[in-house]
Amino acid sequence: MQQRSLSGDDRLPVYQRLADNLRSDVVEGRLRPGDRVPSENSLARSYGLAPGTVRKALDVLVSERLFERFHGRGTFVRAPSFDASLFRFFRFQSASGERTVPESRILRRLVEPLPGHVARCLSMESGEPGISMSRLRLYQAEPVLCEEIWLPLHRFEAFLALHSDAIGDLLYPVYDAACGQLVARAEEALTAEAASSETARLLRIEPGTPVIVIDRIAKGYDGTPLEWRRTRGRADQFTYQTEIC
Amino acid sequence: MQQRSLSGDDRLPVYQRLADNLRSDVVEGRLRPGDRVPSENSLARSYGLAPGTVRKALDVLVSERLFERFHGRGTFVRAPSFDASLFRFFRFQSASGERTVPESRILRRLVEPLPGHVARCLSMESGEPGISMSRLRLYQAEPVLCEEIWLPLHRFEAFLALHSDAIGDLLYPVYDAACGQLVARAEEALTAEAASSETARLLRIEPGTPVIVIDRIAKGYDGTPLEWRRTRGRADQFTYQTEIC
DNA sequence: CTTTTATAGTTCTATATAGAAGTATTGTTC
DNA sequence: GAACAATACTTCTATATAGAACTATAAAAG
Repeated sequence: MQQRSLSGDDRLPVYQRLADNLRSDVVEGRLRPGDRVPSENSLARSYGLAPGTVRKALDVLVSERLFERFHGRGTFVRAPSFDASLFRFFRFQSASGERTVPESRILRRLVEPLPGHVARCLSMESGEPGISMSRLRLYQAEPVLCEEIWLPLHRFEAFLALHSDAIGDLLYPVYDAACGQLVARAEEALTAEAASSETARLLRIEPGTPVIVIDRIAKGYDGTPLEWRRTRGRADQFTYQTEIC
Repeated sequence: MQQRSLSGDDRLPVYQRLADNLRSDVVEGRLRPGDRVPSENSLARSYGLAPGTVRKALDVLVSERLFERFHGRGTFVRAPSFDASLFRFFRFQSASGERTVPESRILRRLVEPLPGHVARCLSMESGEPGISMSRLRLYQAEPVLCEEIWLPLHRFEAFLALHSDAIGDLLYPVYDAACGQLVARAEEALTAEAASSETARLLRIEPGTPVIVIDRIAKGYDGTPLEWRRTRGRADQFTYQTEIC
């Protein structure tokens, strides 16, 4: 067990500096989702700190939802899991009521210059090359969501080469496996609009019907924007629930 | 300083039981929003506990957003403040850009039997008497939101007697002052629909235009549903932003 | 009266220690 | 091999203590 020292501004509290150190272990890939974090006692020994101080640092990271603790088992880097989150808010009630796995179908995948509003969200310049995709998501063979997706080409070249069959219903695991791009969190903005003729055709509804529009920017652990995505679905099947106080 | 003992299931950890005790102090009105909570040291003395244990109990309540701590000043019962929350999500950009206080105008206030779907949300029976209100919210003299509001009559009789001038732009402070009803938190459900002719007239938009619909059930500290509210606003001025991970 | 200083209160940080409670593995017994 | 027991590890709870950092009030100085 090697003696380690804390980096960072030494005017900050020790537990904060330790939390920062462990956070950068994740950001810089020394700790990956699913990995086990060294135990509280071993961290205390290797940094020369009291166990209570180490525990407080872990408290910070647990409350950030970066780590996850299990009594008696250990502390682990949490794997973010929000790809299915949309389906929590759109209720696709089947007649029988059983739940089936939502299917994804990529309609289009090609290289195009990034439009201005997408480029801005991805911290890139308008016109730089990007991967443009259209995707349809189906629930029990019914189209329920349609998506436009943009990726920065320079990070996702390997994604272009993939055969369609190699791309499953969830994209983020593919981003990781094929391109080494880990999505850590995302910012979403929700609004509604009248369905365009294009959207109406895809979702099989009347043009002008209200649709929910969700813009998402997915980011890596270091905050780099990785993917821009716009999802549209029928408003009459959507409710977003939240508690405020 | 009197010696107090913890109530509740003694198989639970001490800090949890203390947190439960303090929480019921709020629920049962012995501590009100804005009140100062006894200091950590005095709680430790009066319950005969170690300071660290007391602090851990307060940590629980702070993370529940029930308490608020201020370094050097004390710990206080947090006053929930979500009445202005809607205006964070609807952007009413003025030409000049300055912010003015949104105005409220009550169009209608009378006693009516509760409709079924409202009664269910208020834990009451369909047909029981309620106070029904229509309210219009204006931003710089422009109508931007329209609301239907239902209150259980038996809790809000004093509200009926109020003169219109005595009701300000925010309702919850009035509920507290006139009826002794404290709103602690609320559940909201968001969706979108096409504007009805009635809604269109109030918001001065075309019928069929997408509008955002937000249903809110406001609850007291003990969980009793106090108010049902449905708010509608133009979808093209609405964005709800959130971070997921 | 205004400014400065002291003081007493508050939360916050950090240490040290001990044992309870839960989990997984290893060894033992049948 | 299957069931049980011992073990070594993990997080979790609780205590005790000391001082830092911050805030508000009271006292003193100008």
